[in-house]
Amino acid sequence: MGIRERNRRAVEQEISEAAMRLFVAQGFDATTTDEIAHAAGVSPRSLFRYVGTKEDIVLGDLRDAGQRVLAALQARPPEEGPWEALRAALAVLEDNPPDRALAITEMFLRTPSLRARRLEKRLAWLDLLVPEVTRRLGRAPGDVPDPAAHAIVSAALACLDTATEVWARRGGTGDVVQIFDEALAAVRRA
Amino acid sequence: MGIRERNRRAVEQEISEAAMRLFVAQGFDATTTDEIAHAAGVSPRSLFRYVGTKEDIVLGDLRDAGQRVLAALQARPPEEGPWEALRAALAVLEDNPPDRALAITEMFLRTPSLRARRLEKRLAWLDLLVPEVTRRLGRAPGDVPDPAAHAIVSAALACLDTATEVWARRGGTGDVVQIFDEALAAVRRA
DNA sequence: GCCATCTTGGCAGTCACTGCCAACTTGGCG
DNA sequence: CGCCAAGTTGGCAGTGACTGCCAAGATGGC
Repeated sequence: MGIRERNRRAVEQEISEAAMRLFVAQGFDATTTDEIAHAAGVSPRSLFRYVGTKEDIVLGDLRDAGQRVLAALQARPPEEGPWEALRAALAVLEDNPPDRALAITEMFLRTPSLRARRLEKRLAWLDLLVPEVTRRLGRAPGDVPDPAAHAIVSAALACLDTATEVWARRGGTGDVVQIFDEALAAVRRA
Repeated sequence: MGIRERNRRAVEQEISEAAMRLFVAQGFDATTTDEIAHAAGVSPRSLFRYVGTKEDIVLGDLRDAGQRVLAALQARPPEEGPWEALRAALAVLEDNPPDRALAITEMFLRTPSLRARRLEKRLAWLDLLVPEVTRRLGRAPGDVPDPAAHAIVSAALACLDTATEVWARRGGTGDVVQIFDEALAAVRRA
């Protein structure tokens, strides 16, 4: 990794931290990109050479997270059922609850534009995960997604959302994975 | 209904139709709000007295739709299980496939900002429907949503999304409700 | 017919973002 | 070491979705 790449990472880090500080302090909508740029020590113009959108500053790692989930899913034993595999794959996300996880999740729930973008990034996971689940169901992959596989992945993600929201609304007490399991159980039993 | 209200409805109608014509013709992002205003015969400033956001022109009736679903859900017999009740309630949405349903759905799928907003409006349905399902599950309503009820409603909505997307990706052939049932069956069986 | 009450349209402003360009760094190469 | 190609930066101007404000016009009840 050259010095250039190293510098890029450092600036990205700086932007992310400065932005998060401002977001938590004054709220997402009340923080302008100019403020963030200034606080991070770059010009407003350069800020957008590092981040695609204001929302991406918060949601940036969600794309990587999708890849992590896919990798975890592919690593599950092939004979495992789709639900068990998805449950295990999605649980890897909740391994790393940073200090500010609650504050950030609450910001997600409170800020409509963030909620929307977050959902949209989640949607991209579908395209990632559906092929693998289609394979596990023993169905043929195709141009149009398999309805069963698509539904199962969507429902599993919905359960994860449920778990995250309930966890945050409970003030961050309790275990996300446990609520996730509860949600999965409710869907599969009811 | 006074003449004022009547006029308001007429202008709303005009805006909606003009906008849809432009959206279908040139795409959502390529159409400016000034164009829409001009085509609808109002000033750019007044356009935003009728619609909240550009996306709302397309998604405007989604809020009412949520209320329709809730009403349909409440009308289901109380002894019916949550899944059956939700299935029936959500099916009312697909009764009215307008001519341009396919074009509009494809526009949804193609336009990120629309997808995001649509998902967000869907999210609002959750708050609407969860209390009713909580009641059906025989659980106590509370400040924090019941995880089971929340998960079931989320999953049912996810199935509806699956059905809509698969239907559109198949070129609008086939029956949305049938795909919806297929999705529900996959989730509950797998 | 008149006045209080909308409603409208234009103007100016904000904010997220983008293309363009000129100045500046940088890293490799002779 | 010095120079050149290539990447990076910051400012400027512009676009597009909105918003507050205000003055002018339409409206509807009395």
